[in-house]
Amino acid sequence: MTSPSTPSPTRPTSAAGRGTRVRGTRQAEALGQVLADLPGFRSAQDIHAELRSRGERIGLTTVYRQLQVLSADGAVDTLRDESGETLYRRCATSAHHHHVTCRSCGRSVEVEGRAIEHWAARVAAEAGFTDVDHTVEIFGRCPDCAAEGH
Amino acid sequence: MTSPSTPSPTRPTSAAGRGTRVRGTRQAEALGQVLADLPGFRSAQDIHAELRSRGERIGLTTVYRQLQVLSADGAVDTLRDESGETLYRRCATSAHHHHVTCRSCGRSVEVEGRAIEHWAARVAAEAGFTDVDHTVEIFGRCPDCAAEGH
DNA sequence: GTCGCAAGTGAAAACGAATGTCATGTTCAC
DNA sequence: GTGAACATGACATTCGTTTTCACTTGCGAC
Repeated sequence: MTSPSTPSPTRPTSAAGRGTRVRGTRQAEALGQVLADLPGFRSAQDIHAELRSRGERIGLTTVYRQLQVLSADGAVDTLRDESGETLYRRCATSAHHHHVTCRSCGRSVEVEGRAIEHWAARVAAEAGFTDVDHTVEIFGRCPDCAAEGH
Repeated sequence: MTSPSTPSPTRPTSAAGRGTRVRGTRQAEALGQVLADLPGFRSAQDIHAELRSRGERIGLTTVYRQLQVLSADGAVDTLRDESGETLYRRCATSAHHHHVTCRSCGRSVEVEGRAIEHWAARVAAEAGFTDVDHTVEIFGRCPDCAAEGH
């Protein structure tokens, strides 16, 4: 939100020493920066628009591709909103967790529900299912959006 | 595709005084029949293909439209698979529940998790979110598909 | 510094699910 | 039986996402 301090973030000094596969390109760097700045889940097209509005010259294809790589790498979380669009967010932890997401501004809160994991594993096992995975997403209206009547 | 008990609920002779908009058309009848026969979640296109393979003359548009109406009516449940496609299934109960779904054959088991509802409501409230909704889906491999190596 | 090449990029085209359009067909009330 | 409202479906359109492929760029070798 209030991020007026944007001096020169696109400085590929040497901070790219993460587990990311991405090579040190200006686009990848800028994308990482935007992901770090945005507080909630955003669509690829949103992120692309944000990059463009910051003056970055980057193609939509690259945004999709990078997000795909980052997602496979576990560096960003993905979820699908009600309309089927895929939303992305860099999460603080790479451990398994879920989100409470605002359906109007995309802001999200990470929640950890050990109970849910157990429940999911149990009911799947009871049904005889193996190789089990689950998705749990909670959508709602965040306090700010509720206050503004969104 | 074992369809042992196939009652005839889709007989909107005069029982159409419900909230259902579906008029007694041949297509709606056939669609209801297919939904009753299919054991798991299937895509609209699957259902359309199944109808066609049964010799029904029905358009894809109609399938989508009917499924939409049935879904809004609570007569079928919907979920999105990993690829983003929407899947449909007629469920036994119209009460709120979740599913364990086989990711290769679409077969599903209904599970009721009161604990999940409470958990979702609680974590959302703790985050200050209102107007809360949630999705919980469990994907896995059903015993049959596991046995066949799918 | 410059050369070379693989990896990255991106505009445009392709793709696919889903929805809109509208002329035609069908059902139900009368 | 008749008519009008509603359902149908072939086709067009929308929209998010992926693929294609020619071009650019980072980076190690020289």
